[in-house]
Amino acid sequence: MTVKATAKVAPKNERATLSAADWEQAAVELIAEKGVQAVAIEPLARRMGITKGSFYWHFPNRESLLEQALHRWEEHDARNLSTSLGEIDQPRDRLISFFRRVGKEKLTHEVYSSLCAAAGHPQVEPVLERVANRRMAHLSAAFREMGMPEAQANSQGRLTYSVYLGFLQLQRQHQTPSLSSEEFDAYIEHVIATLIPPGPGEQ
Amino acid sequence: MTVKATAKVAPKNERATLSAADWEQAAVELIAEKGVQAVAIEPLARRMGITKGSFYWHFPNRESLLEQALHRWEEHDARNLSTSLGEIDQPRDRLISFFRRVGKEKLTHEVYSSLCAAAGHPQVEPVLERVANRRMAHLSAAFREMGMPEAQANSQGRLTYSVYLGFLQLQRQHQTPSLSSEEFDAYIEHVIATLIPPGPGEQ
DNA sequence: ATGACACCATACGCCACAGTATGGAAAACA
DNA sequence: TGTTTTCCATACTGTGGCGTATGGTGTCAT
Repeated sequence: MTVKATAKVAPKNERATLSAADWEQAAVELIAEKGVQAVAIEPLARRMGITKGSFYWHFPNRESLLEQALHRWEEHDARNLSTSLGEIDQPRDRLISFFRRVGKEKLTHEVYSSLCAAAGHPQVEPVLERVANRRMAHLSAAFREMGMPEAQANSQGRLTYSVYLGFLQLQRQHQTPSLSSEEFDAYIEHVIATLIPPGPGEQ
Repeated sequence: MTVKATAKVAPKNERATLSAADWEQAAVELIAEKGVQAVAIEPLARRMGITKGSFYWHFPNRESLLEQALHRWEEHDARNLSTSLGEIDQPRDRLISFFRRVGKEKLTHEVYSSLCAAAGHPQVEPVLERVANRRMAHLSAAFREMGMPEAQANSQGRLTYSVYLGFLQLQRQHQTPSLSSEEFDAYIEHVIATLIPPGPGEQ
């Protein structure tokens, strides 16, 4: 979020010069806004008020920028999964929190949504595969902890994640009730009631 | 599927010359294979063993081709919804058939999947919106017919369609068990059991 | 101060595709 | 048979992005 200075000199916080990390960060933001295919050197440079002379000093080519940017985002996302959700003890609360968090953490979800739209891209695909597997495994584990047999928990994890993916898709099409409206909340409640087994204290 | 002759002369079935419909059909197939962004005049012409001189005789520009191709596909899809699914009387069978049909009708699903990946494209978006609304309404209606109150049926329709969308996404990422394997069937069964209320003759 | 190095601007060549202009061949028509 | 119409090939311009080459400017160490 904040500007990362070039390390060597006194970090004056007024970036005298750009670093590779700045390009990667800008690329991630552009992915969130306009998708992977919009990550082009010259437009990105214009957007940053600079020329591509800078870019080709930091990176050999466009492919390399994408690689770095995607790697950076994937790490951030993996950390998120462990910290935000890993700390919740009750598996049921963990599952509920999974859906409730869709509204929050805007940037990460927007990036992921853009990546989904770019499945098939050779650099994106492996990232997508790893991320989806991590998250599905996380969900399946929670269902197992709630007492489901393994095979069923796996199917349920896949099913639950599919609901999330479908939601992202509908969001890309602007066909989702506005986040933080009562209709949205009602839908979330419905999803939770349908997919997450009731806890001990409920009917 | 078959070649549509140019109408005026005797339809010799050996297309002496190409029609606009041929270009639209080729565009649809290219969308299914490589996505919307791959629909470029010159590559498409090369693929058809012809030059773009032909294209610009039938169409004013690329935008127009996309418009026609998408319109053609959307009509086909709307017809499909009425005929294939509309004829089934029991709403429960209709819902089950919805999922079972994912394996069949390859081309249509591949096209739709590609369109989903191109949400945000100005020409694709309205198509996507109409198609999703039609299909979700279809699902919601079936749930209502099964006795659900309206609000719940709507949420359930949206939820069910999200599962379908999520499945398409996972398929794009090659993360779905191979269609027509026993693992796939088990998953489908799980989805049906979770989302579709049991019929009269079941526990 | 002076050289070295980090960072960026500018200008260039290349390629792919959009769209235009124009001519040509073959079929349809008169 | 001659003419018109239909359909396509070829050649051209224009645009936008990739990658390179090279020169310039500031900031460090010595």
